[in-house]
Amino acid sequence: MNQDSTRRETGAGPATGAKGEGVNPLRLDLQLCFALYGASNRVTRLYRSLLAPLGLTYPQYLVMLALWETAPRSVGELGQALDLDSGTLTPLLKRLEAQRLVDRARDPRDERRVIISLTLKGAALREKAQPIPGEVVCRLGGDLGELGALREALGALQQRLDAAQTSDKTSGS
Amino acid sequence: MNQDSTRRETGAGPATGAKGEGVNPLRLDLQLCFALYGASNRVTRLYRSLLAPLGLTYPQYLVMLALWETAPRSVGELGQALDLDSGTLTPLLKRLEAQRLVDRARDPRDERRVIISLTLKGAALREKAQPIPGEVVCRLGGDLGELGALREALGALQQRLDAAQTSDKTSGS
DNA sequence: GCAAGATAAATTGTACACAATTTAATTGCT
DNA sequence: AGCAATTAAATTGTGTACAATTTATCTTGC
Repeated sequence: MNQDSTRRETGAGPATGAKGEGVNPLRLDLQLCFALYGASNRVTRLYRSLLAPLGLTYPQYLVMLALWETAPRSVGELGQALDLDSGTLTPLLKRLEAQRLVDRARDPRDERRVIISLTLKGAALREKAQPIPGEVVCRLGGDLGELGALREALGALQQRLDAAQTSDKTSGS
Repeated sequence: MNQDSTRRETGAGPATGAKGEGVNPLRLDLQLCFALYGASNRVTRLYRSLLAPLGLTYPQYLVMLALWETAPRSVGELGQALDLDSGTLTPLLKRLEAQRLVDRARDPRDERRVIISLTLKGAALREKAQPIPGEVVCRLGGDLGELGALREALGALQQRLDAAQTSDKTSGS
């Protein structure tokens, strides 16, 4: 009857099998990084509908948040704040400029640098963005303490991820 | 001397200012979702160097992990397992096929479906991937309990994100 | 049996991410 | 001053993500 025995449980026998509950680091990691990946994709998806009325994507919204806190800023400073490089930021900022939300101009003191500043329209958009964070927290539900704890844990993890990355480059064979 | 007073603290005064510690949901959310975004990007970056010897990207590695657990599977089943749609999976799977790690074939029972199966090479790659999760956990350091708790919290958050998303579509004005 | 609707992938178009390279400007060093 | 090394953005090329549409197949109601 089970003609569909073609579908194999491809190995993983000893790892998955008999009460592999305990603490199997191999599977644990998979799940942590995968959970991170999935949660991040979901966040982007959730914001998509909230940000559509503002004409922003989630990364664009993050850039605007950074600028609403401090502007003007150079591309490099923005990149440091958001952990993104110029390859990501340059085209993103050009799209914000095309929407007349920001201005891009060479720093007269150092022509290598490009200074990003808010236009009046960009500064004004802040009002329309105001209700969004509350809306997200509301939709997520749950108590704030839990969300705060999660944020803390993620911050600690980020530091470890950064360390893991640099030790990689430093100790080149 | 401070001629650079051009740089404004763009509003946010009361929010950022005097011991805004308490519990300001607006800023909290920003930081949680942003932390998620940053952590996910960092994970992808960390895996990049680890996976380069295998010729895989992180999403490709996730697909292979799913297949190493259960194969063959349809594109739709993979999408459900990884929370990705055919627009993302189809080109990714074609690249894996080009590397001769998987085979793609129409399901003879239902010609709409495409069945992804592992080639011998694809199944064999599992051995080379074996040490990777341990390496990641090792580099992250910290105790396993902490990482496990974080994974748990992320799982709960994902459910809330899914709920927030569906309630969005359901209750269209 | 067959047309209408439902499903599964593929395709199209837009927007990230990021490594690697290129271009332009500044710093250091002599 | 003059030139090598450094730095800041931009560019190039690859690979996701995902909404919206299209194509092909399947399922139903009649």
